[in-house]
Amino acid sequence: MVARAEPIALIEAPAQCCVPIAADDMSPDDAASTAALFKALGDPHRVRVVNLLATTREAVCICDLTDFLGLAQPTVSHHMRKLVDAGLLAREQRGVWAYYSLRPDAVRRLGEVLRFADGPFGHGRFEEGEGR
Amino acid sequence: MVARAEPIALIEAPAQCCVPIAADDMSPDDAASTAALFKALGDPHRVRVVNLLATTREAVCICDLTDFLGLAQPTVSHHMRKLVDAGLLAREQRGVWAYYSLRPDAVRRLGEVLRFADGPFGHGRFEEGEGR
DNA sequence: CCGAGGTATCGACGAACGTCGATAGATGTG
DNA sequence: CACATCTATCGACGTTCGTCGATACCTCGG
Repeated sequence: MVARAEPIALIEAPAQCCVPIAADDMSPDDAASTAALFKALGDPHRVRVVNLLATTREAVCICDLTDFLGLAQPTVSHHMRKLVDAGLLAREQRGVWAYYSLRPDAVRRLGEVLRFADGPFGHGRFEEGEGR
Repeated sequence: MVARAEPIALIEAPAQCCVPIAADDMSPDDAASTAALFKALGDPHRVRVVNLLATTREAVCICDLTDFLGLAQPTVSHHMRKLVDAGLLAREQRGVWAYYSLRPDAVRRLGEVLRFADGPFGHGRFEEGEGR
């Protein structure tokens, strides 16, 4: 029996992501982990799942998601893993069923990454005068 | 000659994106356009560019970005187009040079997509509640 | 302890993506 | 005008991604 991928039970949520997009000391690694989070939300089906969990505000059985998304069961499992790996969802086993729920703080934190201080930015047009 | 891709000058920023992640009436199309925005930020190099523009708060010449990113010139051009197509960046031609700048409102709006009302989220099972 | 049913992983496939060299288009200069 | 330079597009390549059928894993009920 060949070695398989890590069992999903061992998957841990990543550290408190992320550095603000306007941070003046963002490292390439910071950018990579930030991009990884956004990539998790870069699929329409995964956005729909997050939306469902955000409105439901309850854990949802993955067995209901195949109909909701109109995808095959392995595909749904694949998407859920992406979201759990990103730390945006939590997984809970209830008997035979797997329930997924949103991690509101993780979602909020990711949103705050895009919030930067107001400043000489809102002028709407390009600044004038720098040549070179 | 053969029909080429649309000239970049005609690219227009998309409509006011997007529906909040907690919207109870999010359509699959809404999810698709939201996912497209996040996908634009799903690449480390593009995150670095947005970070640079957010800290610089000025338009930046694409000629400086090849060194900044360590990528070939066509690759940089490719990434910038993705960001402009997503509506996150603006492009301005200054003589021979192409300057790109951030669209702060677009970035902020995307961040607000992930902001949903506080509520009975942290109660019960799953950790990380902190509902507040 | 065995069978039934829900779920994750495997393996494969086509599509999309990131990358670059070559090249075409655009703009300023002699 | 001819030329040099900057940038976008083209075409190609290898990698990653989304998808699904088959299958292994896991939990429960008999």
